[in-house]
Amino acid sequence: MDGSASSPTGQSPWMPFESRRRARDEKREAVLRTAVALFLEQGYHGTTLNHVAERLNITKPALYNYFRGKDEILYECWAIGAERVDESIDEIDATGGTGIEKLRKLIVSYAEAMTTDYGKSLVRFDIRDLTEHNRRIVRLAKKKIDQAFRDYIGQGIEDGSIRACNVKLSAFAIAGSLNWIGHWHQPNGALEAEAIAREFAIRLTEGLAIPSARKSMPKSTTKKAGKPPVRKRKSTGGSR
Amino acid sequence: MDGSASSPTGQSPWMPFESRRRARDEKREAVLRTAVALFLEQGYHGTTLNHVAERLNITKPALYNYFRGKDEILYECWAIGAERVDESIDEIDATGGTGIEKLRKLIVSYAEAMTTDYGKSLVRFDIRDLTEHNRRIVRLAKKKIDQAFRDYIGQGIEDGSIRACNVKLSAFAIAGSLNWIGHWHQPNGALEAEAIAREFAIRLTEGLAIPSARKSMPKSTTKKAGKPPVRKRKSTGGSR
DNA sequence: TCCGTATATTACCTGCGGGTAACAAAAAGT
DNA sequence: ACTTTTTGTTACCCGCAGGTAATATACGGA
Repeated sequence: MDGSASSPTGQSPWMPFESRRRARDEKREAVLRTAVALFLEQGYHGTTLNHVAERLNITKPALYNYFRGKDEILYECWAIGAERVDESIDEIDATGGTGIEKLRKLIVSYAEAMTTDYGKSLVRFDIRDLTEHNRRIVRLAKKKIDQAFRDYIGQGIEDGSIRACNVKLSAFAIAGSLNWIGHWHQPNGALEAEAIAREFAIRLTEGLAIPSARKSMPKSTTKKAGKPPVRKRKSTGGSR
Repeated sequence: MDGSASSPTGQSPWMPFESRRRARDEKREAVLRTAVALFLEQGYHGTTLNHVAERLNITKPALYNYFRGKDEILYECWAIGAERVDESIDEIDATGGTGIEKLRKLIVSYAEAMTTDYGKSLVRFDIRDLTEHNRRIVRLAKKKIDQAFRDYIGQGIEDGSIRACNVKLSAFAIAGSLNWIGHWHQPNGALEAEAIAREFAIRLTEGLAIPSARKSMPKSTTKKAGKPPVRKRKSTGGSR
């Protein structure tokens, strides 16, 4: 319990009472980082804006310089997570490969996302706390992700890398396992993010895969997803 | 949109303004049924006690004849769901069978539970909305369920019905798929509860099972879980 | 040095919703 | 029929948290 003590509170760009000059975007992001962490810790409704502000060494009304309201903060947290997954999907779509290869790549990406704060917000936040407008965006994005799972499975069935199955239910089963990670994973836990992702990519597909008669599984599937130049987020498009 | 109309509002024992005489327990249950439905529809924080009362043709303070507060209602909803799963586990433990057989039974029971309102409350309600005391109970019960999954998998590995694997992660993967049902399932959807359960029992274990060399899968696994005499709930043990 | 803009602060408003007090009307007992 | 208990109702309280208004301070440029 410090509050007014001089401890450098983690990653806040607001130094207790002095040099404040950092760029606006950095502060925005700092707010989101703090907010998402608190929302996950204490729940959206258990977190007050005062609480968020306090952790940043500022006061509540200051937050309104960067966001229009609490629900917008929630939405933006969610959007960051969604965008990352979206990028993964785009990458996978861009590169070729059989259905099951793509599926495995998506599983790895998604699992890793679920071990990050923003990723967790995808599955732990309640869509009903958003504006109707943002709610629609969220639903759309979720549908797209779900569709990716189904597409890859369907494609795998066509190209012979996945055996016939109920595509919809299989997608649900896989997505469910992955989403659940966002509920049980804790940063300091025994399981490393990458290890989880690797294990799940195997476990969740071993029932679906058709042994390719040649080699059991291409090792290249697990290759580190080389991040491209860290594309900038498109500035708050349609939030409210 | 009716409010004062004469439509028999679902299952409320309180007729709009007349004959009220039913037994106390029935009313308690009616409150819980309504509450759990509303909590799932609109979220716990999006549901007010007035809203609950309104659906039952009564007023808010009347609810306090049956419950000490909103969080107790939440807890009791949760408890009903938990108790059902608990009973399933006890039944499975009582009957014999190999590890994988038990695991499949648990998957079927749990999946079916996830298609009911009370079952959904197990995974859709936020534990942080409870009293510290009830929170402890919930955590304990969840641990027991998780342990059942792990036990059956471990047992299966020992008796040779399941191949070696990471028990903890496998249990998480399976539980995750099942829990997810509680998020996407809707009563009027295309998927029938039993069909979902059957499909998941196969899909989630086909990667783990060791083909028994003889027959691919015992058909008896899917047998209808004959419900015993509908045991009475032990009256509100330690709620607050 | 002075002004304008950005960004923070203090003080306040307000509505919502959980919870309670006081009272009324049935049910049940005798 | 009278009283007691149970189970409703109406009317109210009040605390919290989101949001706003008015104001002060820092910064950047002429």
